[in-house]
Amino acid sequence: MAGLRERTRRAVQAELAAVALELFTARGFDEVTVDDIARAAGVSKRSFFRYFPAKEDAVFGAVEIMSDDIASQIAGRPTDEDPWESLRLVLREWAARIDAESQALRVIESTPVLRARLHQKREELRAQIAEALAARTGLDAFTVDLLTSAAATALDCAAREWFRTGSDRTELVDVAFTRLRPACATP
Amino acid sequence: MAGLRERTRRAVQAELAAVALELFTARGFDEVTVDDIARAAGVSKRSFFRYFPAKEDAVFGAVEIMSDDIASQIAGRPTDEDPWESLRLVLREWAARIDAESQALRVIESTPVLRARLHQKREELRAQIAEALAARTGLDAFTVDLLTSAAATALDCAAREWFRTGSDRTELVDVAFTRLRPACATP
DNA sequence: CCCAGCTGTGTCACTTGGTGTCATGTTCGG
DNA sequence: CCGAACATGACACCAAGTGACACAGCTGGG
Repeated sequence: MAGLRERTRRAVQAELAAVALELFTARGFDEVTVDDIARAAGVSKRSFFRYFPAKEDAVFGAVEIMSDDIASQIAGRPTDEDPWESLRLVLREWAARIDAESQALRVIESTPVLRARLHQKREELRAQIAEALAARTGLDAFTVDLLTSAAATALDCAAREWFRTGSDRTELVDVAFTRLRPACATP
Repeated sequence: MAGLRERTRRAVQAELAAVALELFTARGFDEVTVDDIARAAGVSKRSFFRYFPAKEDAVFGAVEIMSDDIASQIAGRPTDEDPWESLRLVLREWAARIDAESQALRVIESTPVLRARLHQKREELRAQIAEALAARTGLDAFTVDLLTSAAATALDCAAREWFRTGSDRTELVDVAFTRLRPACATP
């Protein structure tokens, strides 16, 4: 049955990802070879690439799953709510949850190519959110683009400030949203 | 003499970049091998890597040179000028100039890995600008981070809107800067 | 003038990420 | 219990880099 096979498939994938993450944190992304991961997990290099399209993808599993429902959360906000406020509420929640995934995040942050990949995935997510926001509010494409991009920027800046000062992360997100509120969000 | 050698070195590099760009636009980045470029330019694959650390770098030459002086331009703005306005003036100029480099940009836009790399380089540039802005205005690190990030976002949004609508590019940059002006830019 | 040394280049071998192919084992449905 | 999917491993292969080494050409000094 497909369902059962699907379950074991995810199990292997998770196992592989866990092994990979462990090796990456210990030695660094570039210092670990796909063969290393595969052997440590007891499979062949070829099989690794049957579960992940690329070495990089072994790191992004958890991050992606979290991203899935953000767009729907945006779509589910009350219709009369300020869009900028909707973004703030949903994304600060997300930022808090991402904190838990900090081990993967640390690996990503310390590896340029992974940082680039993360940004790419985040850009895709932003486009989804923009669409959801447009559907909910009836705003034009340019405006939702501006709003969601500004929100993503707020998260970035909060993350960097957290890195600089170590202050409370959720609070930093709030501050960043306040200080970055774009002119077009207050009509 | 170092000067002469430096000149020929740049010449070879430019030649290599030109050949590469031609092949990339004709066949696409992934469909061109380093061996192809090297052979087309009459050198060995090994020599290609003596001029560029990676295949990707053969595309970024012009973009990098343009980036060089932006930070100094920011630093050179009058001290009493609104920081957000400084950013707008310098970056709209840059956006106009980048238009000329459209062939390389087209290759970059149509290749995910190059897009990611461009973003990475732009992030480095943003950090430079942030530093220059901090030095000029005495603002704290968080604030200049917010301002420069918002400015970068404005450029992004303008570029995407240009892609959607085809309106005038410089004008779009102005509109994006106006609509995205962050709360913290107006004290 | 000639030799010593530096520099740029080509050649070759090697590592690693990633893919296609095939043969074999394993599992599931009838 | 048998045949058809399916998962896996083994192997060959390609392309991006990298390191080592040999060789040419220019350069300067004696």
